[in-house]
Amino acid sequence: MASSGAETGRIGRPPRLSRAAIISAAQRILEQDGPEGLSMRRVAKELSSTAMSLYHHVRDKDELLLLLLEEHARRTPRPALPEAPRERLVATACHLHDVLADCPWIVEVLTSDDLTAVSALWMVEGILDAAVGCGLSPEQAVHVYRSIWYYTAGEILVRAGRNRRYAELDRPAYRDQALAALDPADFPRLSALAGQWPELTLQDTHRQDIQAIVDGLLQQAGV
Amino acid sequence: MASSGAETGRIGRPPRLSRAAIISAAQRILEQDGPEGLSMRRVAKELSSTAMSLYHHVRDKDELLLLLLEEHARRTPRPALPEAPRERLVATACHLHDVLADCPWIVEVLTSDDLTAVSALWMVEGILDAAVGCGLSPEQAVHVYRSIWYYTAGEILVRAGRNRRYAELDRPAYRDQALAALDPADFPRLSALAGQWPELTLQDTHRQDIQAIVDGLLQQAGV
DNA sequence: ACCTGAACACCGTTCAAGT
DNA sequence: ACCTGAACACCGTTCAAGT
Repeated sequence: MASSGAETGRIGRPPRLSRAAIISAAQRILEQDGPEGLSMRRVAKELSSTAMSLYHHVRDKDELLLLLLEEHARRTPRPALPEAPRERLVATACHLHDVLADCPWIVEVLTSDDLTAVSALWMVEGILDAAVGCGLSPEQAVHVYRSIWYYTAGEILVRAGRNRRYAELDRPAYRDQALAALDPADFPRLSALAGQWPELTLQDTHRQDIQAIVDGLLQQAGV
Repeated sequence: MASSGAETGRIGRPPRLSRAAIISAAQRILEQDGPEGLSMRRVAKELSSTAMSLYHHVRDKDELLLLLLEEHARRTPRPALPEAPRERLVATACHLHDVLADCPWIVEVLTSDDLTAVSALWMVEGILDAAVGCGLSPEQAVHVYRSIWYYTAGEILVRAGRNRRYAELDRPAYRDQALAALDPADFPRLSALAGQWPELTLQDTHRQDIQAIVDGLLQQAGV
């Protein structure tokens, strides 16, 4: 047969770039330089191309980030989940957390739309279904999902911010200054904890927290 | 007496800019153009000055944002709080949420450090104290505070993102496309809810959610 | 001490032109 | 159809020079 362009029935110059190539270039950059390093210009350079050529394959940077999340979710294996709806609800929510916590670059996408990536939607479906399985109405189930989502997004975003800050060693932390200057008479609890604060805030309690949210909301709903 | 420069015992050119002037210029910009409009260059222009002159009064943009939060928290009146520790815990956490929700520009600060602004720390102290009043150890109290903080930060950040997105009317929402294309056989819950999704996610349930977190965590702690 | 202009090292995106 | 260079309209921040 003829060239690949003819095969697909298209005319004109055959593409040198592709969505797949762009995504894997972006992944390479994320691995090497982290999320701060990811720019359209940088991706183009990685492909020995120009920033503008990318716009023929992705609508904008947001779409590129969404595609990256899509890939990440697709690659992450689905865990075995418990049968009982209440345990399944918590387990799915924890898995959702873990999938996202695994890629700190996701931070920018988290607040844009609530988890649009199609390959991640089975988790949303799973949480809703388990919540209904617990005896909630569909509307109540959405409420539970949304609360879990807010907590999860916050946990990951705040943690990522904390890590970014610790990475910049040169800048003296505002918080340490502020906590040290506090009058123990006005802030007895904070002052007593000042020393342990960093280690206490680094602890990962997301499983317990999600359990607490689920327990609390199910109790409110009276099921 | 002599000039204000001599009065303060300093020498050299008297300052034309000041922290206070910079802060109020920034507030004006936030009111008019929102958080996207706030840049060092824009603040300088508002003061008929150059971006660089600002750096004599604030260390960097982060410090400026912190000063803005400080001001906002100072201006917000402290509410009357219930005596009973459990109710006080929830009420203080809700107030914390409301203070921050009141200024969407805060978003950028939220993830940097956990609420360093001194004039906002009484809320952290209040939450810790109420948690201890419920019978928790100081360490457990920090856990409760941190969980509330994650939820609150997430709620505000995701909401702010949603509003930003709705403001850009021209861009077709990826989510609506994605939800519409779902196979109802694979995603029965999501498909059934697709139509109501926007209105359901706009509901504000933060009071119930915070109550649920508190209830759930206190129950876990066995108090 | 305080302010300035110019420069550095970036962004995402649009547009008209090339092949 | 696909890719390009140049340009637009921005960023935060540093640095050497001015008053």
